[in-house]
Amino acid sequence: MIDKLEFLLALAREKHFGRAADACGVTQPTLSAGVKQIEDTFGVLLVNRGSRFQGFTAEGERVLDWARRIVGDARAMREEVHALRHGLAGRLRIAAIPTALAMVETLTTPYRARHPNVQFTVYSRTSIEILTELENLEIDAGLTYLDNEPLGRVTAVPLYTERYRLLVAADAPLGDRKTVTWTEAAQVPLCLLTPDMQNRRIIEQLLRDTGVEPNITLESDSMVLLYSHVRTGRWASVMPARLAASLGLTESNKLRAIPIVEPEASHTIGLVAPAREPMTPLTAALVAEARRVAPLLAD
Amino acid sequence: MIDKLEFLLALAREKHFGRAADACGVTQPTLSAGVKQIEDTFGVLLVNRGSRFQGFTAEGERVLDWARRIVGDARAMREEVHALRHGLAGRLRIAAIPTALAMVETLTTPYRARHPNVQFTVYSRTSIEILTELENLEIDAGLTYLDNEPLGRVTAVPLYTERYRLLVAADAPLGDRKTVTWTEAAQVPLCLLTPDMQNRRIIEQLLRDTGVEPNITLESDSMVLLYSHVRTGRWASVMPARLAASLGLTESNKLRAIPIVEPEASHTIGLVAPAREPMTPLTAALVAEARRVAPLLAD
DNA sequence: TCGTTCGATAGAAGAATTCTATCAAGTCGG
DNA sequence: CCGACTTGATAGAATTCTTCTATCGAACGA
Repeated sequence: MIDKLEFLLALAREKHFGRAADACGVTQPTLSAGVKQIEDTFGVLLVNRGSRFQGFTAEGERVLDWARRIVGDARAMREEVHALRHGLAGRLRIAAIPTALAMVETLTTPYRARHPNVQFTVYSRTSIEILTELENLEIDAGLTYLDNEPLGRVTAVPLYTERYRLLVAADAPLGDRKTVTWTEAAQVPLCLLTPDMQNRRIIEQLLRDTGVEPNITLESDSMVLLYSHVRTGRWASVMPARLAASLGLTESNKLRAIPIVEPEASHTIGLVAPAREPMTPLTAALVAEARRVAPLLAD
Repeated sequence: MIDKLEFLLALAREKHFGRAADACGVTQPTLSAGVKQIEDTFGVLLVNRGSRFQGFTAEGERVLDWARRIVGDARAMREEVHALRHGLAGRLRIAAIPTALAMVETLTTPYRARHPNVQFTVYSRTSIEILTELENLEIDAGLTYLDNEPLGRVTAVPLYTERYRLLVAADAPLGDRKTVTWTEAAQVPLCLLTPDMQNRRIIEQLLRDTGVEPNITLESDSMVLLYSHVRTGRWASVMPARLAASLGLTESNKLRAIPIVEPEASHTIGLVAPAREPMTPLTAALVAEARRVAPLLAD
């Protein structure tokens, strides 16, 4: 029964019978039969089909909700029993928004010191993807904004405050300043993340609030690409203070990270995990680690 | 998988492989194999056996906890999908302490008016049994004391306050009084519930607090037996005011229900349901009904 | 209209579950 | 200490479920 519910979850994720079957490691007829069997036992159609997948029925959405819960609990049960025997072990799947990727280390390093048998998979994701993948049990926890856009049903642990810096070459315009205003920043050609990222939406809003149309010359969903441009000293960017610091971008003295004021905007970044209680032991340990680390990151 | 977890729950309930198998509608070897299979997939022994059932291991207790949750959710899922198609239907299993049995009607009558396809099974149980059976998914809700002994993880809806009356023949000693004290009540021969009932423990404590050794001449776990004795007019009892009223015990003028004072003790009775969120639709509707009815019962 | 994609269906092979029958160990009364 | 009884494990056969491969038919697009 539980494996059939996993079929449903895969189908919701992939929106395609064939791919969902692949994801579950079975053939397409097997997955079709599994879904059909759930429908038969409930006596209700769960999936709208018309020669192709057309979404779930109202009943299907409800079943999906329960399926997420039940499958999640079943996994948590396995994990907990395993932990009782062999200590914490397994793989923790974490997703972080690009600007928080460099901060994942502050959690994983002490976690691994405490639980050496745990392995990590870290994904770079938008804040919206983090929330849906959390819902769909595709990740165990996320690092994202806590205070900007609505979160939904999650456990949140605030970790640190994101403040913004203009990253610019020392010999470029504005490069010699102690602080710059958002109005000034809006007039420099910038390279930023793409608009599907919340960080971009936040920064763009702050720039627009000045009344000046910002000049966003280059955008990318990859931090590495932005770094490589900024490091040439010929591009400017806006990025969180902590990120610039933890990547050592300003150590060469070629680049400067100048506080942007008027207003001195800030947003809270934190760990999010499913609101389900109890959590899986691996996730619970990560939340505990976050609570432990948070005071050390406060400014 | 889920049906195997049901085997575990049955085993926890029956503490006997054969009886558990019966309860699940399978043969004993099938149940044994099912339990063994869970143990194999987890690689852990869950049940201590030595030619007979000897309880669960530590890991077994944890699995049991998850199993209750998962099986409960699976049932709730079925119920909810069914309700979406055919409206609320099914059987609601309610347990009540004996002194609250007569009040069950205040919930079931309006419930049935709203949802005519729901059927009821009502059990008479001690408050402790109510809590464990709630845990084990053997009942959906209970009516019991909320404020006397600890409850555990449940949703509680206060319904009414239980106050105590001396039920006595009008021409017997004390029969002509407006009120009596607990000290006086302790000196009359009483028939009460057996000591495994919380009501008995409450009343006995109140009687003992007077310093006089109470005279409990007859005890039974059956309210009907107590009624039949009290109705002869030759036995006295202590019972909740509301119970005496709703059974019409004093309508014949032969019996009187005299408030017992010094102190004027009271305890809260309410509906308890599993704390799980979301609840099954049938249970959720009962809780809603309780919240609706509670103000009408307040005094 | 033709090729492609998508999901359903048929039928066979394989795996699992469940049953009956029996066994071995422990328990209890005499 | 013996024999009957209880309890749970085991063996083996029958059955049911599951999963696979192969194929079909409908819808869609060029």
